[in-house]
Amino acid sequence: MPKKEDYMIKGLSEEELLDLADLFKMFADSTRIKILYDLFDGEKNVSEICEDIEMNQSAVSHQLKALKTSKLIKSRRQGKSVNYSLDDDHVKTIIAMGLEHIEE
Amino acid sequence: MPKKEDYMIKGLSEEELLDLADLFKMFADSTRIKILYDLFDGEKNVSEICEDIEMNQSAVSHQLKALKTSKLIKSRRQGKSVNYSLDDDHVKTIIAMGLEHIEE
DNA sequence: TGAATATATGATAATATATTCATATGAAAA
DNA sequence: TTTTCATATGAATATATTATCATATATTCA
Repeated sequence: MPKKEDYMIKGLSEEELLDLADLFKMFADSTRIKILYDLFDGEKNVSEICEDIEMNQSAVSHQLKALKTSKLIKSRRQGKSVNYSLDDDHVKTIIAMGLEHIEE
Repeated sequence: MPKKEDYMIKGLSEEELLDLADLFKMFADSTRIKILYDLFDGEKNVSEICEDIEMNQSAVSHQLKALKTSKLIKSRRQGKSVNYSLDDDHVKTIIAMGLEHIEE
Protein backbone atom coordinates (compact mmCIF):
# COMPACT_ATOMS: atom_id res chain seq x y z
CA MET A 1 0.00 0.00 0.00
CA PRO A 2 1.84 3.11 -1.19
CA LYS A 3 1.71 6.14 1.04
CA LYS A 4 0.00 9.22 -0.26
CA GLU A 5 3.14 11.33 -0.18
CA ASP A 6 5.17 8.82 -2.14
CA TYR A 7 6.41 9.75 -5.53
CA MET A 8 4.44 7.53 -7.88
CA ILE A 9 4.93 6.57 -11.45
CA LYS A 10 1.71 5.37 -12.96
CA GLY A 11 0.40 3.63 -9.86
CA LEU A 12 3.67 2.26 -8.60
CA SER A 13 5.22 3.83 -5.52
CA GLU A 14 8.89 4.46 -5.16
CA GLU A 15 8.97 1.72 -2.54
CA GLU A 16 7.35 -0.82 -4.83
CA LEU A 17 9.81 0.04 -7.57
CA LEU A 18 12.72 -0.47 -5.19
CA ASP A 19 11.26 -3.80 -4.07
CA LEU A 20 10.88 -4.81 -7.68
CA ALA A 21 14.49 -3.94 -8.42
CA ASP A 22 15.61 -5.84 -5.34
CA LEU A 23 13.67 -8.86 -6.49
CA PHE A 24 15.30 -8.85 -9.91
CA LYS A 25 18.68 -8.46 -8.28
CA MET A 26 18.19 -12.02 -7.13
CA PHE A 27 18.14 -13.15 -10.75
CA ALA A 28 21.00 -10.88 -11.70
CA ASP A 29 23.83 -13.09 -10.56
CA SER A 30 24.89 -16.27 -12.26
CA THR A 31 25.45 -18.15 -9.02
CA ARG A 32 21.92 -17.46 -7.89
CA ILE A 33 20.50 -18.23 -11.32
CA LYS A 34 22.31 -21.55 -11.21
CA ILE A 35 20.86 -22.31 -7.81
CA LEU A 36 17.33 -21.41 -8.85
CA TYR A 37 17.64 -23.34 -12.06
CA ASP A 38 19.12 -26.29 -10.19
CA LEU A 39 16.05 -26.32 -7.96
CA PHE A 40 13.73 -26.55 -10.96
CA ASP A 41 13.61 -30.30 -10.52
CA GLY A 42 12.82 -30.21 -6.82
CA GLU A 43 14.21 -30.07 -3.35
CA LYS A 44 17.97 -30.35 -2.87
CA ASN A 45 20.27 -29.99 0.10
CA VAL A 46 23.19 -27.60 0.25
CA SER A 47 25.83 -30.21 -0.58
CA GLU A 48 23.94 -31.34 -3.66
CA ILE A 49 23.59 -27.78 -4.88
CA CYS A 50 27.29 -27.16 -4.35
CA GLU A 51 28.18 -30.18 -6.44
CA ASP A 52 25.69 -29.37 -9.19
CA ILE A 53 26.82 -25.83 -9.68
CA GLU A 54 30.46 -26.35 -8.72
CA MET A 55 30.68 -23.62 -6.15
CA ASN A 56 32.01 -23.83 -2.63
CA GLN A 57 29.73 -24.23 0.33
CA SER A 58 30.19 -20.81 1.81
CA ALA A 59 29.38 -18.93 -1.36
CA VAL A 60 26.33 -21.11 -1.89
CA SER A 61 25.09 -20.63 1.66
CA HIS A 62 25.39 -16.87 1.36
CA GLN A 63 23.35 -16.87 -1.81
CA LEU A 64 20.80 -19.31 -0.44
CA LYS A 65 20.23 -16.90 2.38
CA ALA A 66 19.68 -14.03 -0.02
CA LEU A 67 17.24 -16.07 -2.07
CA LYS A 68 15.39 -17.14 1.03
CA THR A 69 15.16 -13.59 2.34
CA SER A 70 13.62 -12.65 -0.99
CA LYS A 71 11.14 -15.51 -0.55
CA LEU A 72 12.13 -17.19 -3.76
CA ILE A 73 13.15 -20.40 -1.98
CA LYS A 74 12.27 -22.07 1.27
CA SER A 75 14.21 -24.44 3.50
CA ARG A 76 13.46 -27.49 5.56
CA ARG A 77 15.95 -29.11 7.87
CA GLN A 78 16.24 -32.86 7.71
CA GLY A 79 18.76 -34.17 10.19
CA LYS A 80 22.15 -32.76 9.50
CA SER A 81 21.28 -31.35 6.14
CA VAL A 82 18.97 -28.59 5.00
CA ASN A 83 16.80 -28.97 1.95
CA TYR A 84 15.96 -26.04 -0.24
CA SER A 85 13.23 -25.73 -2.81
CA LEU A 86 11.55 -23.06 -4.90
CA ASP A 87 8.95 -21.07 -3.04
CA ASP A 88 7.34 -19.08 -5.81
CA ASP A 89 5.53 -20.09 -8.94
CA HIS A 90 6.75 -17.00 -10.75
CA VAL A 91 10.40 -18.04 -10.60
CA LYS A 92 10.09 -20.53 -13.42
CA THR A 93 8.12 -18.10 -15.55
CA ILE A 94 10.58 -15.28 -15.00
CA ILE A 95 13.55 -17.44 -15.92
CA ALA A 96 11.69 -18.91 -18.89
CA MET A 97 10.97 -15.41 -20.21
CA GLY A 98 14.60 -14.51 -19.74
CA LEU A 99 15.70 -17.56 -21.65
CA GLU A 100 13.35 -16.79 -24.50
CA HIS A 101 14.83 -13.33 -24.73
CA ILE A 102 18.44 -14.42 -24.87
CA GLU A 103 17.77 -17.23 -27.33
CA GLU A 104 16.60 -14.70 -29.90
CA MET B 1 24.86 -22.65 -29.12
CA PRO B 2 26.89 -23.97 -26.17
CA LYS B 3 30.32 -25.32 -26.94
CA LYS B 4 30.99 -28.93 -26.14
CA GLU B 5 33.64 -28.15 -23.57
CA ASP B 6 31.47 -25.72 -21.65
CA TYR B 7 30.44 -26.55 -18.16
CA MET B 8 26.73 -27.20 -18.40
CA ILE B 9 24.02 -27.36 -15.81
CA LYS B 10 21.05 -29.27 -17.12
CA GLY B 11 21.27 -28.08 -20.69
CA LEU B 12 22.35 -24.52 -20.01
CA SER B 13 25.91 -23.52 -20.76
CA GLU B 14 27.93 -21.28 -18.53
CA GLU B 15 27.69 -18.63 -21.21
CA GLU B 16 23.92 -18.79 -21.39
CA LEU B 17 23.72 -18.52 -17.62
CA LEU B 18 25.91 -15.43 -17.69
CA ASP B 19 23.78 -13.92 -20.44
CA LEU B 20 20.70 -14.64 -18.41
CA ALA B 21 22.17 -12.96 -15.34
CA ASP B 22 23.20 -9.98 -17.47
CA LEU B 23 19.68 -9.69 -18.80
CA PHE B 24 18.17 -9.66 -15.33
CA LYS B 25 20.71 -7.07 -14.26
CA MET B 26 18.78 -4.71 -16.51
CA PHE B 27 15.74 -5.16 -14.30
CA ALA B 28 17.78 -4.98 -11.12
CA ASP B 29 18.02 -1.22 -10.88
CA SER B 30 15.15 1.06 -9.98
CA THR B 31 16.05 3.70 -12.54
CA ARG B 32 15.94 1.15 -15.33
CA ILE B 33 12.75 -0.39 -13.99
CA LYS B 34 11.19 3.07 -13.97
CA ILE B 35 12.23 3.63 -17.55
CA LEU B 36 10.89 0.28 -18.73
CA TYR B 37 7.69 0.74 -16.82
CA ASP B 38 7.36 4.26 -18.17
CA LEU B 39 7.58 2.87 -21.68
CA PHE B 40 4.70 0.48 -21.05
CA ASP B 41 2.34 2.98 -22.62
CA GLY B 42 4.38 3.53 -25.72
CA GLU B 43 7.13 5.49 -27.31
CA LYS B 44 8.63 8.42 -25.39
CA ASN B 45 11.55 10.72 -25.95
CA VAL B 46 14.38 11.24 -23.51
CA SER B 47 13.03 14.48 -22.08
CA GLU B 48 9.65 12.94 -21.37
CA ILE B 49 11.25 9.99 -19.65
CA CYS B 50 13.39 12.31 -17.52
CA GLU B 51 10.32 14.23 -16.41
CA ASP B 52 8.26 11.11 -15.72
CA ILE B 53 10.85 9.42 -13.59
CA GLU B 54 12.40 12.59 -12.18
CA MET B 55 15.99 11.79 -13.04
CA ASN B 56 18.51 13.98 -14.82
CA GLN B 57 19.20 13.59 -18.49
CA SER B 58 22.67 12.14 -18.21
CA ALA B 59 21.71 9.37 -15.84
CA VAL B 60 18.74 8.50 -18.03
CA SER B 61 20.81 8.46 -21.21
CA HIS B 62 23.35 6.14 -19.65
CA GLN B 63 20.65 3.71 -18.63
CA LEU B 64 18.85 3.98 -21.95
CA LYS B 65 22.05 2.91 -23.60
CA ALA B 66 22.36 -0.10 -21.33
CA LEU B 67 18.76 -1.11 -22.00
CA LYS B 68 19.25 -0.72 -25.72
CA THR B 69 22.43 -2.77 -25.70
CA SER B 70 20.47 -5.51 -23.97
CA LYS B 71 17.84 -5.24 -26.70
CA LEU B 72 15.05 -4.44 -24.32
CA ILE B 73 14.31 -1.10 -25.95
CA LYS B 74 14.84 0.44 -29.36
CA SER B 75 15.29 4.01 -30.47
CA ARG B 76 14.17 6.16 -33.37
CA ARG B 77 15.39 9.67 -33.98
CA GLN B 78 12.77 12.25 -34.85
CA GLY B 79 14.27 15.63 -35.47
CA LYS B 80 16.10 16.84 -32.44
CA SER B 81 14.72 14.24 -30.11
CA VAL B 82 15.08 10.49 -29.88
CA ASN B 83 12.12 8.25 -29.15
CA TYR B 84 12.52 5.08 -27.19
CA SER B 85 10.13 2.16 -26.96
CA LEU B 86 10.07 -1.38 -25.66
CA ASP B 87 11.63 -3.89 -28.01
CA ASP B 88 10.71 -7.16 -26.39
CA ASP B 89 7.38 -8.74 -25.60
CA HIS B 90 8.85 -10.49 -22.58
CA VAL B 91 9.58 -7.27 -20.74
CA LYS B 92 6.00 -6.74 -19.68
CA THR B 93 5.62 -10.35 -18.63
CA ILE B 94 8.82 -10.32 -16.60
CA ILE B 95 7.84 -7.16 -14.78
CA ALA B 96 4.30 -8.41 -14.28
CA MET B 97 5.62 -11.60 -12.68
CA GLY B 98 7.89 -9.55 -10.46
CA LEU B 99 4.99 -7.38 -9.37
CA GLU B 100 2.87 -10.39 -8.54
CA HIS B 101 5.67 -11.71 -6.38
CA ILE B 102 6.17 -8.56 -4.36
CA GLU B 103 2.45 -7.94 -3.91
CA GLU B 104 2.14 -11.22 -1.98
C1' DT C 1 30.34 -36.19 26.18
C1' DG C 2 33.25 -35.71 22.26
C1' DA C 3 34.13 -36.28 17.36
C1' DA C 4 32.38 -35.87 12.80
C1' DT C 5 29.41 -33.92 9.36
C1' DA C 6 26.48 -30.26 7.36
C1' DT C 7 25.39 -25.62 7.16
C1' DA C 8 25.61 -20.65 8.49
C1' DT C 9 27.85 -16.31 9.23
C1' DG C 10 31.08 -12.20 9.94
C1' DA C 11 34.85 -9.67 8.06
C1' DT C 12 37.58 -8.50 4.33
C1' DA C 13 39.22 -7.55 -0.21
C1' DA C 14 38.35 -7.32 -5.00
C1' DT C 15 35.26 -5.98 -8.40
C1' DA C 16 31.22 -3.98 -10.45
C1' DT C 17 27.85 -0.35 -10.79
C1' DA C 18 25.38 4.15 -10.81
C1' DT C 19 25.31 8.95 -10.62
C1' DT C 20 27.36 13.28 -11.44
C1' DC C 21 29.88 16.68 -13.93
C1' DA C 22 31.78 18.46 -17.90
C1' DT C 23 31.70 18.32 -22.51
C1' DA C 24 30.77 16.51 -27.16
C1' DT C 25 27.66 15.50 -30.95
C1' DG C 26 23.63 16.14 -33.84
C1' DA C 27 19.61 18.50 -35.65
C1' DA C 28 16.88 22.53 -36.42
C1' DA C 29 15.95 27.42 -36.37
C1' DA C 30 17.25 32.14 -36.57
C1' DT D 1 26.71 29.73 -40.04
C1' DT D 2 25.89 30.72 -35.47
C1' DT D 3 22.85 29.71 -31.79
C1' DT D 4 19.78 26.80 -29.46
C1' DC D 5 17.78 22.57 -28.08
C1' DA D 6 18.09 17.47 -27.40
C1' DT D 7 20.82 13.71 -26.51
C1' DA D 8 25.16 11.09 -25.81
C1' DT D 9 29.45 10.07 -23.67
C1' DG D 10 33.96 9.89 -20.90
C1' DA D 11 35.98 10.25 -16.44
C1' DA D 12 35.70 10.22 -11.66
C1' DT D 13 33.71 9.24 -7.32
C1' DA D 14 30.84 6.85 -4.29
C1' DT D 15 28.42 2.82 -3.29
C1' DA D 16 27.09 -1.97 -3.64
C1' DT D 17 28.08 -6.68 -4.29
C1' DT D 18 30.49 -11.14 -4.31
C1' DA D 19 33.72 -14.75 -3.17
C1' DT D 20 36.89 -16.20 0.16
C1' DC D 21 38.62 -17.30 4.60
C1' DA D 22 38.08 -18.35 9.20
C1' DT D 23 35.09 -19.72 12.42
C1' DA D 24 30.57 -20.59 14.60
C1' DT D 25 26.37 -23.34 15.10
C1' DA D 26 23.56 -27.42 14.73
C1' DT D 27 22.75 -32.37 14.42
C1' DT D 28 24.00 -37.11 14.64
C1' DC D 29 26.61 -40.90 16.14
C1' DA D 30 30.18 -43.38 18.71
